[in-house]
This record gives sequence, structure tokens and C-alpha cells, in this order.
Amino acid sequence: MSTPSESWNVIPPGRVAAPLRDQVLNVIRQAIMNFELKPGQRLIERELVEQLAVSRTTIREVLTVLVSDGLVTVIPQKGAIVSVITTDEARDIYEIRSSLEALAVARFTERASADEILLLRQSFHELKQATDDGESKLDLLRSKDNFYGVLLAGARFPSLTQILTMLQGRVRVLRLTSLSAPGRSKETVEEIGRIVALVEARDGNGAAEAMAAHVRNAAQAGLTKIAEREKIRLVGEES
Amino acid sequence: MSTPSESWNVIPPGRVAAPLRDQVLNVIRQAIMNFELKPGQRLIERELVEQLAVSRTTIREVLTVLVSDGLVTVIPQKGAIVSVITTDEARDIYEIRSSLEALAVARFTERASADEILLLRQSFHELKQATDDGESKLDLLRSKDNFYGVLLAGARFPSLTQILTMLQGRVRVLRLTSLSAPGRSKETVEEIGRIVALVEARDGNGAAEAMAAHVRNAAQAGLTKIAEREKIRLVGEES
DNA sequence: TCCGCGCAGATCGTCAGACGATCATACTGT
DNA sequence: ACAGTATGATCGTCTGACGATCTGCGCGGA
Repeated sequence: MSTPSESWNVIPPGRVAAPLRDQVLNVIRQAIMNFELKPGQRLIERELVEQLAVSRTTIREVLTVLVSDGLVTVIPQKGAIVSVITTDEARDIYEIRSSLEALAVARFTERASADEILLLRQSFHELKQATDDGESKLDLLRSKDNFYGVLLAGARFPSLTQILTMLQGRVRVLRLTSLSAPGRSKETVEEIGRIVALVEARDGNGAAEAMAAHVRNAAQAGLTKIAEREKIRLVGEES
Repeated sequence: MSTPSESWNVIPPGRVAAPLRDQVLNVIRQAIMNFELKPGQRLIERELVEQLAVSRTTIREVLTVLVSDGLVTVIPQKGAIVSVITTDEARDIYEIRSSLEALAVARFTERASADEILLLRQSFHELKQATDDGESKLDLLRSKDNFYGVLLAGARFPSLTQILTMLQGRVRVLRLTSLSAPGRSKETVEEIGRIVALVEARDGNGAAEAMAAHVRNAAQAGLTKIAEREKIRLVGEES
């Protein structure tokens, strides 16, 4: 990530090193996803240039992509911030997710191989384990992301994967708080268990309906929690 | 669109001129949508720079956005082309649209004002008129886009609007050919008429189901047509 | 004649630096 | 105390440059 001419170092022969832009993109995206960069936090081009040791050109291209993904919002003549989501937006997105994840699980049920179904159950067990062990919210979120990863991979539905990935990114704050709703984790695990069982029974419609319901419940939980504390504490906001 | 300092010309007082990037974005996006730039056609940065009289920086940012939208595909180390869609992708996207447009029309039914419903019927009439008058395919497409515009505006569902706009852009080729399927135009008009009627009756579920069916039918028609001529003639391809 | 090799051109990816425009803020004079 | 200006921070855009990669064409040898 220094000058481009020193052709860098060993890379799997035949394979190309990921373009610089993609590397930077991943770094920032992950940082946002893991809440190292918090919603509302300003993303100043100059600072990113320094911290990541790439040129402003590259940073700006990356920011453009993140804006398209909805992870970053630019305030004209002011700069970029990590997107802050409103309750309304979140509600909307959950409604969309409910539809689309139903589609995804239906397609998984049709298309996934036995191996993939096994993998799904396995990732479900990890999720359950993590919940029982009382892992941190962030770890739980990772488990759940992993579950979705398996689901989407087996669904063989790239367009849908892209959209859902984007949407999940946008509501990551809510997903975190919904997991922290007391008792909700347990319900989550139960609901997902039911979905997995229906998938194993190759009941596409049932699984789809169960998934839609699960997302609705998660939305309910998350949105309620948010409503309680009227206001999310954001970077740069004082009480 | 020459040097930025000559502050250009008269703009509605109080309003800000759209950033250069956005203007260029619209120009290229429209060109793609109207098939002035055809699927598969190369988009060479240098040429765009010359034709649009903006810097490469700006062009590259615009291309980045278009890639995120799926309208443009970049082939690494080669360049950008107007996206070419495969039959599978198209099928997938129609499946997603079927779900989401059902959602949109349901929400429109809940939320649209009487005025907006009137507007919907009006734009339906224009579509019908255009069909009866045997307007060009492109004009028909525009009519239909307009109908969707009214629908999405009244649905007050920005996230959904964004996704659907993106998806419609991606299957614009198919939408054109589906409209050109003989007799399909007539069916289209009938189906949409039914949807409008259900909306007016405030039957959200009915309208949603009708819309889902309509999209499925359109997909059917378009995909069949495509399958007939095994191969779409693309720029740069010879028979 | 035909095939392989290499070189030149085209194009991308990235960098560095520049400059005006806009917005926020701090300072200063009354 | 307050208004107005000066200053700085940051963005939006432009210019020019350079290496890396791919492509096609020409040249020399079998």
C-alpha cells in the first residue's frame, strides 16, 4: 500500500493482487461494520489518506462506492459521515428484508446440496453455541452473518445476495440492538432452528414464511428497543 | 461544463447547481437507458473525457457509481463496458422485482392520497394511449417508467425505490424485448389496468398479487423472446 | 509461406499537487 | 456585547505524470 511500483510481494502465482481500491474498500467497510467507525462519525478525506497511505483519488473512489452501498452519506460541501439510519428507514428496510430473505430461503431449499444444508445446520449450531455461551453482541452478530453467508451461498442468487448484503449493512446498528433485547436472543435461535428444520424437510414455502416472520420479529424487537431510548447516542452529539 | 471557475450561467436563485459529477452521471445513465450506449459497448475514459469535456477524475467517479448500479461492468485491466445481462441474471432479477413491486403497490394502496391514485390512473391512461397509438417501443418503455415513477412516489418507500430503480436499469434490455413480444403489449395494458382498479378499490393484497403476476408474465414473455434468438446481437459481435 | 516473438500503442490504476468555492469559527473593532 | 471580517478546514474538480497490463502488428526465422 505504498508506492505502486515496488510490485509489492509474493502473491499466489497466477492470481492477481486485489486492486488497491478494493483493499481500501474492505478495510473501511469492515471498520464500519465492526463499529470501529461509528454512525455519524465524520470521514475526512485527508485523515483517511494519512491513515491508509493511499492517495486522495483512491479514497474518493472508495467513498463513492460506500455511498452507493448506503454505508456512508455525504453532506454536500461538508463531507462524508458514516450513515445514520432513521427509525422509518429501518422499518422500511426490514420490510424489504422480510420479503427478500423469504425468497432467499425458498431458493436455498430448492437448490442447496445436501452438503450445503449440512453447513447451514452447522452454522446454526455455532450461532446457538455462541448465544448459550453468552458471547458478546458483536460475536453474535458475526455468527449470524455467517449463517446468512451460508444461506446466500447455497441460494445461488447473486443479485439477491448483493441487495441483501447492502441492506444488512444499512441496518447493522439495529441488528445489534435487536440482539441485545433481553430474551430476544433465545427467540432468535428458536426461530432460526425452525427455519433450518423446514429447510431440511425441503419445505420451501414453510421455510420462507418462517423466515419472513423471523425478520418481522427481529424488526419489532430492534425498533422497540430503539424507541425506548428516544435517541441514539451518536458521535459528536451531547446529551 | 468547461472550467469550473467561470461559474457558468443563470441558475434558479437560491438553488445550487447540481455538482458536475451528478450532471455527467445523468447524461451517461440516460444514454445507457435510451440505448444510445448499447450493452457491451466499451466506455473508454479518454473518449468520455473528450465528449463530455470534464476531467478523467470526474469520469472515473461517475463510472464507479454506474458500476455500483450495475449499469456498467469493468473488466480489470481492460476497461468499462455497458453491462450485458445473462438470461439467468435476468430471471433472478425478475423474481426479485416480482416480490418487491408487490410490496410497492401494497404500500401505495395504503398510503397514496386520492390525488396520487388519480395520477396513477392518468399515467395508466397515457400508457394505454401510447400502446393503442402504436408508439415506438422506446416510447412505450418511457410510459411505463412514468407509471412506475408515480407508483413509487406514492408508495413513500425510498429504500425500495432505490432498489427497484437499480433493478429496472439492469433489465432494461429485457423490458424492451418483452414489450415487443406480439400481443404482449395488450396484455400488459390489461394487467396494469387491473392493478390500478384494485388500487382504487384499496385492495392492497389483491393489487400486490396482481402486480407480482404481472411481473412474472412480463418476465416470461421477455425471456421467451430472448431464448428464441439464442443470442443477443451485441456491439462488437459478428454473426 | 507461415509461425512465433517482441515491441509499440492504448488504456487503466494510482499518485502528486494545485486552485477556487463553501462553510465554520475565531478574532477584532466599535 | 455584537456584527463583520479574516482565517482555516474541507470539498469538488482539474492537470499532468508514470508504471503495469493487454493487444495487435510487424519482423525475422523455419
